[in-house]
Amino acid sequence: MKHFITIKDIARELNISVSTVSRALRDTYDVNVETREKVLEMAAKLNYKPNFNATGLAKGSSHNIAVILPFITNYYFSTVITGIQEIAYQSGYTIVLYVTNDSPERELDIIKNLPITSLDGLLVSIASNSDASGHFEEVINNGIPVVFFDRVANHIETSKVMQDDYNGAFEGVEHLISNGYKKIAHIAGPASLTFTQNRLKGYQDALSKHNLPISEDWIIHSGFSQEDGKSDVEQLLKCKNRPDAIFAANDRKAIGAMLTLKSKGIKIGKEIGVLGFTNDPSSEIISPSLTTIAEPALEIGKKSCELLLKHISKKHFHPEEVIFPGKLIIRESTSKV
Amino acid sequence: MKHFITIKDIARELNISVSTVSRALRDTYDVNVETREKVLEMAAKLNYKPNFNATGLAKGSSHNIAVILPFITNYYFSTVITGIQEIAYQSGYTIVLYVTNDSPERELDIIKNLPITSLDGLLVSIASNSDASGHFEEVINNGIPVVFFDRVANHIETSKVMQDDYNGAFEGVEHLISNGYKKIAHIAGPASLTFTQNRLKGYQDALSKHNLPISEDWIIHSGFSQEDGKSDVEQLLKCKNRPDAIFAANDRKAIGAMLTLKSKGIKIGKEIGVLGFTNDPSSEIISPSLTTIAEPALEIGKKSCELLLKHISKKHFHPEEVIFPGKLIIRESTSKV
DNA sequence: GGTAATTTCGAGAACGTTTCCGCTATTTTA
DNA sequence: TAAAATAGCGGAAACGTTCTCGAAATTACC
Repeated sequence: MKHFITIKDIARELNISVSTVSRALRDTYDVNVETREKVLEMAAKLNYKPNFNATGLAKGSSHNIAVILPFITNYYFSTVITGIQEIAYQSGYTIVLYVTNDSPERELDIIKNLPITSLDGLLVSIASNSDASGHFEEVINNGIPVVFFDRVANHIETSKVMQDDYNGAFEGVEHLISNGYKKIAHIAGPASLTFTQNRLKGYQDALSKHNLPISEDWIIHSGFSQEDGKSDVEQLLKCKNRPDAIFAANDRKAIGAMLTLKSKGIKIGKEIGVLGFTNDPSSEIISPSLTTIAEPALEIGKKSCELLLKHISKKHFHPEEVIFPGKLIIRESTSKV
Repeated sequence: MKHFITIKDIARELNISVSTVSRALRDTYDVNVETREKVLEMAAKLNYKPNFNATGLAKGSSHNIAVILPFITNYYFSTVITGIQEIAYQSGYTIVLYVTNDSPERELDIIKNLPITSLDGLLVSIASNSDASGHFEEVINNGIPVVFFDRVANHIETSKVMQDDYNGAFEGVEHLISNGYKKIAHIAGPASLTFTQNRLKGYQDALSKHNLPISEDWIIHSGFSQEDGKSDVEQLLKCKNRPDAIFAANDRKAIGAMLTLKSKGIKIGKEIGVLGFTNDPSSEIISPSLTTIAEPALEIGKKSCELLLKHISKKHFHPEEVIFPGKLIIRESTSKV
C-alpha cells in the first residue's frame, strides 16, 4: 500500500548492490564516479526519499532537535523559535516542538516521554516552577546535549544563553531615576525563575546606588500575563505610600498596568512612569508608547541553536554561557513632561 | 557509548524472548498477566525508553505530524499551533515544525525534502505565492494525509479548515455602513490567497447590497505587515476621492493604518473608520481600540489536528471542509461619535 | 482419558539503512 | 615481470522493533 522507493529499488534497477547505492548516495569515496552518477540519476528518476527512521536506526542519530518551552503565543518565544528554526534549517536539522503551557507537570510528562532515541539534542526554556531538572540531567547523561535559553536551570552544567537581565533592569531603573521618579515599584515574575531574580537584583541595586528606598510593598511577584499586570497594579495603588513609577518584568505586564492606570484616569508618565522589558511590538502601539528594554530574541534563538549543534558535533564541547546585552528603548511612558 | 536500554535487555534480564517483551509492552492479549507485570516492572526499573526509529521502521508509522506554515511570530499562527499541539499531545503525536517565511522557494524546498517516511500526516497553511501544490498532491498520493488550514490550496481535494472569511467581511462592512460610513476602502492581502479573495468578495457584496460605490482606487493589495498597512493608507490618502472608512485584511495592517492616520492628525472613527480582521490582542491595546472580526484561531488549530488524525486512522476518511464563523467585535475605531 | 480448544510463548523474518570485511581487478612500484 | 598497493564493489551483520507462524502447555469438553 504505502510503499516508498528504497535503496533496494535503485540497486535492483541498476543491477548493483545496496551497499554501493548507499555509498554513492552519501560518500564520494570507494565508489566510481560513473556508478555514482548513475545512482544519483536513478534516485532522482524514481524520486527516492531516504527513510530517516532507517538511517536513524543504523547511524544512531536522527537529525532532530527538540524545542521545549512554556508558550509560543508571545512575541519573545515565537521570535526565539524563528531564530532557532533558521539555523536548524540551514544545517539540515528539523525541529520537534513541545510546549509545556508553563505547567511543571506537563513539562515533566513531556521530558519523561521524550523520544530521546530519535533526538540529537534539546533546546529548552523551563516552566515557572519546573521540577524536571533531574530529568534533564538524566537526558544529558544519556549523551543528549541540552542547551537552555532564557529560563535556565542554573545548577545544571551545560550551555545557556540569555539576555543580560541584571544590567537591563539596572539601566532601565536608572533611567527612571534620572527622569525624576523616586518611588519605584517592581511588578516581577515568578520568584522561582533565575531571570526574575536577576531583574529584581538589578532593580534593587539601582535603587541602592541612588539611595532610594526599597520597599517590600512595592515588589509584587506574579505571572507574566496582561491580567497579572492589571491585578498587580491594583494592589500597588492600595499602598498607603503610592509609588510614582512601575518597572514591569515584561511588556505584557506593563501594558496590563497601563491599561488599568488609564482606566482610572491616572496619567502615565506624568503621574506614574511605566517601564517594561522585552520590546514586544505592542509596546510601540500602545499610547503612550512604552519605554522598555529590548531583548534580542532572534539572536538568542540563533545562538542557542548554534551552541546545540556544536555540542552535537563535537563530543566534548565545553559548555558556554552567552549573555546578550539588552537595549534601553526610551519612549513616552517614562517621561514626566 | 550512547547506549540505550532496549527490549533485548529486558528480555535477557527476565529470561524471556523479545517478542514476549514487545507484546507485553503494548498489547494486553497473548501474554500472561504475571509476565506482563514483570516486564513492565523491569522496564520501569531499567528506565526503558522505546526507540521510535525502530518502531517507525517496523510499523511503517511514526507518531509525527508536520506543521508547515508561513510564520509563527503573530497571534493567529502561534495560537493555531497551540491548538494543534494541544490535540496532538493528547493523542500521543508529536509535531515537527517547518516555517516557510512565506517564501514559495523555501516552501518548495521544505516539501521536497520532507521526511515523508517518518511522517504520518501534514498540517499546512501555504505561502502567499505558493507553487508547491503539485508536491502536496504527490505527498497525498503517497498515502500521507494533508489538511490545510487558513491559507488553503483550493484545487487539492483534502480536508480544509478555515474561518468564514466571506461572511466575516460582509458583516464587518455592513457594520461600517450602518454606522454611517459610505466611502469604504479595502486594504487587502496578496491577491493569490483564497481568503483574501473571499474577504474581498464579502466586502464588495456588502457594498453592492447597500448601493454603495465600489472603486478600484479604494482596493489595494499588498502584504500583511504593519508596514504594508502604513504604505497602503498613504496611497489611499492621495486619492482625489478620499475614503471615509478602511477595512483592513487583518489587524496588523489596520494598526499600521491607524498609526499613520494618527500621525497625520486624522481622527480615527470620527473622520475615518477602521475595521480589522483577526482580533489580535493588539487590537484591544491600541487607542482608539480597533473594531475587528475575531477568528477562532485555537479552534481552527484543534479542528485541523482532529481532522488530520481522522485521516490518519481511518483509511478512507472523506475530506471535510470546516468553516468557523467569525465574530464581529465592535470597539471604538468604527464609531463616528 | 482422549481429543479439541485455548492460552502463552519463542523463532525468525522483516522494515531500510549503514558499515565492516573481504574479494576481484587494475594499477603502481621496484 | 613479479609483488604490492589500491580502487571498486558485494555480502552480510547490525540497529531495535513488530508480527506472523507455529510449538508447547494448559484447560475445557464429553
